[in-house]
Amino acid sequence: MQLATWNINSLNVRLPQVLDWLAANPVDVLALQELKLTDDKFPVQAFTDIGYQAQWFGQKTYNGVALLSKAPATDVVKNIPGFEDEQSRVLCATIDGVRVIGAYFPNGQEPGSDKFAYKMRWLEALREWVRAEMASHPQLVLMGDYNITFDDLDVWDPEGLRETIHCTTEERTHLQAIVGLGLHDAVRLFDQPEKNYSWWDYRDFAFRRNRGMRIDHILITDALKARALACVVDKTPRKNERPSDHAPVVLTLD
DNA sequence: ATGCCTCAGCTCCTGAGA
Repeated sequence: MQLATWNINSLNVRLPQVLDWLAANPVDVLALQELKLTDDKFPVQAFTDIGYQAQWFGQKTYNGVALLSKAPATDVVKNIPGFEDEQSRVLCATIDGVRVIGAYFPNGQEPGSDKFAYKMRWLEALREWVRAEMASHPQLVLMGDYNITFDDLDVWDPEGLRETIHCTTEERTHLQAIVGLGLHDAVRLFDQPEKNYSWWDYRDFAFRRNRGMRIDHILITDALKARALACVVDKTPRKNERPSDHAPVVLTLD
């Protein structure tokens, strides 16, 4: 079984690339973030045509998440139960016996801003909900665009970017608290290339210079760690014409 | 360097992303 996450920065623009990528990488589950379209505009037929079922939770202009899967998705949850939120950021379902949570974590913009405070509230609510989900679903994966780096290894310029957004102690403490529920950073379970990032700024030839950050993550429970065979960042789509600024991350289970 | 791209939209600029 393979599961993947990819922030595609507009499904309208990137649909052909998603279809191409699925043709080359026929994963069992693909979580998408930043659809940037309303539910009525979701191209369900395009996915049905290539053998994928879809769950989606869109929003005008910003955010929006989807779960594509070969097998049916059941017990679907949208956003964090009990957490009032105008923004479409979370989609959860059970697929092939695995509880899958796809999430687009808030960006946070800048420490001290209202958006940063929202990010902190959102992280706390997510953690408590994931704790409850883990209690009833030993096989659980939490994957998506976290908008947080774990540590300096995830950052191309750790000194220059110290305590800036995605790299603050406060964000990393929240991320560690989520890990502390009993989850594992799947990428770090396996040998990786040096400077292994999942996002590169569109500006200043950042991808070519590999000036990036690893902010897209797949966290898995003990039961899934026992099944994990590989976890890689696929930089191939970042080389496309008009790419997303993010690359997919792919987890292989037995 | 409040810069550099890219995308959506009350679209020929602005807000937001990261």
